[in-house]
Amino acid sequence: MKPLPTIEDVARRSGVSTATVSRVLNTPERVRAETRDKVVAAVAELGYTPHFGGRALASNRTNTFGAVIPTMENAIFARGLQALQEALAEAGATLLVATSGYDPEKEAQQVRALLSRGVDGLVLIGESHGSDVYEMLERRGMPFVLVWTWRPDCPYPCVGFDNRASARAIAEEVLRQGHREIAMISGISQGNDRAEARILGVRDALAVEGLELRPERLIETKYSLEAGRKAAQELLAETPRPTAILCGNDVLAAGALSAARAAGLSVPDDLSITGFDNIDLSAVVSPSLTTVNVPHRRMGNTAARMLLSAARGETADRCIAFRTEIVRRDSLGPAPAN
Amino acid sequence: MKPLPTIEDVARRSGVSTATVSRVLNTPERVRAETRDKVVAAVAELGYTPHFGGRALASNRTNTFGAVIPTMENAIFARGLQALQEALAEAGATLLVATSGYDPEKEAQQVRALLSRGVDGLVLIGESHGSDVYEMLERRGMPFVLVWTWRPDCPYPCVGFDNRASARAIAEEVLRQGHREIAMISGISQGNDRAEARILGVRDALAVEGLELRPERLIETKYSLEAGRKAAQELLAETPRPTAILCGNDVLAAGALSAARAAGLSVPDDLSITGFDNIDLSAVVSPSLTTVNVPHRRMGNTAARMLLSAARGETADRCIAFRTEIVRRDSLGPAPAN
DNA sequence: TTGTACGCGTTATCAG
DNA sequence: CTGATAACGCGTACAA
Repeated sequence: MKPLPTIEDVARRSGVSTATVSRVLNTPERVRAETRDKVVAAVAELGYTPHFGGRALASNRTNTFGAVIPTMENAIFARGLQALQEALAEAGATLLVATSGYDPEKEAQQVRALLSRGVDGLVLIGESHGSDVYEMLERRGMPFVLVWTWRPDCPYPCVGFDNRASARAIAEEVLRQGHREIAMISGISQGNDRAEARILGVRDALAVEGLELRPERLIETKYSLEAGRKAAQELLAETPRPTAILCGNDVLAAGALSAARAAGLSVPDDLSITGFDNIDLSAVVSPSLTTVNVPHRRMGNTAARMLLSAARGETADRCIAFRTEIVRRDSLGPAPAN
Repeated sequence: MKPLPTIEDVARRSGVSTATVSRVLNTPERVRAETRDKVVAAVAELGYTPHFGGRALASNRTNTFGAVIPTMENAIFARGLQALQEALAEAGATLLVATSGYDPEKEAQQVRALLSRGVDGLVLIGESHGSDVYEMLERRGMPFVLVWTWRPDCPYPCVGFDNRASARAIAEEVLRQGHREIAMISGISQGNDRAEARILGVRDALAVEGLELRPERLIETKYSLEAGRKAAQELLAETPRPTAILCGNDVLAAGALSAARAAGLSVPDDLSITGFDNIDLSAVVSPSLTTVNVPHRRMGNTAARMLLSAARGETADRCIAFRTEIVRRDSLGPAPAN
């Protein structure tokens, strides 16, 4: 394990002081061009890279941001995260991604880990987090932004969309098609405000028609294709059979689609299915999914901007809402005559 | 931005020296239980977390490992990465994930960034990396392991499977079904040894039958559903039309499936399609994909083990190959009688 | 078992 | 524009 070259090695080799090397690296404009060139050359020759720990210690900044997401195993957060990462990279910053597995305790642990790594700011998914998490963040004035969520009066900086209103919108669309026997497959709502809001949105829409989402018509399950398939299987076994299944996300909807196929039902003739999130998958399954498009990349970009400016000390604790829209494809049709 | 509590704060509050606090944190067994309790209490009360930079600086270890993957935007690496992360977490270590976007230059950059962060080891995908990357790693004796790849005589520690042999196996299966008009949709092989090996494997199988993969029958494209769809569309426009399309991964295959549907072709009656990787998606598209199962999670776990032991100084520079198997589902059928 | 004191690599302050 | 030098927070010989 050879020792890495240090700033001192560079200084020696270029015949200047370590202070000057540091300046060349951080504020090149404050160094005479001639000196700068010598240093740059030495850096290149030695393959020198500043030691991250040393830098963090001395400057108390890391130019690093953290994100804690529930899981990498489904594609839901991938696009937004990628955008976040790209936007940060463009500003020369790095993104550290950690996962919580939808477990609040593990999330707190990951937040703590990121803080001890000296991140300059944090992205969290959604609004429901342990009070210890909020406490940690506020106690030390750590910039953070909640993404994937937005609601009127959200007390924290957030960038997202109104999950409840969006779910309501797609439910209304389903009702407009004449469906009255409606079921829903949702993610586990406990500790997941997005899932919860989507359920509430569906209930809102049903209530207007004097309908309700009966307990046996609502299955909460983990977000996976297989779970979606199983849940739909259960729902389809009941009588009367639902004519439409609203899903809390596209992954669940794709699973439901496969259950419908297995049950010999035609979608959308016998059964309508809707998704949520508009991930790539939703366009390519058969039939293609009617779903809610959410602005993945814009959320990521905006979160990056907010974080960067907050880290610079510019206080811009705003909440930003993006609009969603319904993507009409083939999995939603009129309720069967019957 | 409140200052974080330091080890000194903890020491003061518990009436011991900083050295003792450090010992409580790192080698608790060397501290009297009574003293230990006082310190632990103080740590809890202050919400103290060791400063990462300081620790890295003093100990020259970070208990952190890095992985550079091409992209998070498709699900291919998600499962393996998750397993890697979990296995490392179990050992108290952290995983840093960076993406290269299939760009060698960006990859080198990310490796450099991870090194300067003081990672104790590195995971890279595949075998083809810039010589600068290998040089950096070897110059400083940094433990690393290549995953997702394996071949006889691989000169570096790796854990994966034989992409070429696996591709050959599924191609043989296709030939066994009587197909002779065979096309392939591959990822970009330039700088991607897995993609390249899979092409070679297919060629191997065809050669045995005296067939070859003609240039117009091989499309290399980026890994996305949309790209797969487009490529298949092109291939299907030619005459004679291929009766089987082998895809370099499941995402491409799912895209191809959707193109076939759009063209009014029945799979597998008119056209057979095969995938590679056996990601969740492959079981849920319609028809379900015949594909090659690769041991995502076992690769992740094993890579973690190798890295951890290498970081402990135990030199175990071995290559490990897992077996793959063909998953027979519905997208592959006999060649049409014609 | 515990405390003292030094060094890790970098940045920032202050002179020059 | 540049150089000395004092932090920064922690681990660890060494001494007690």
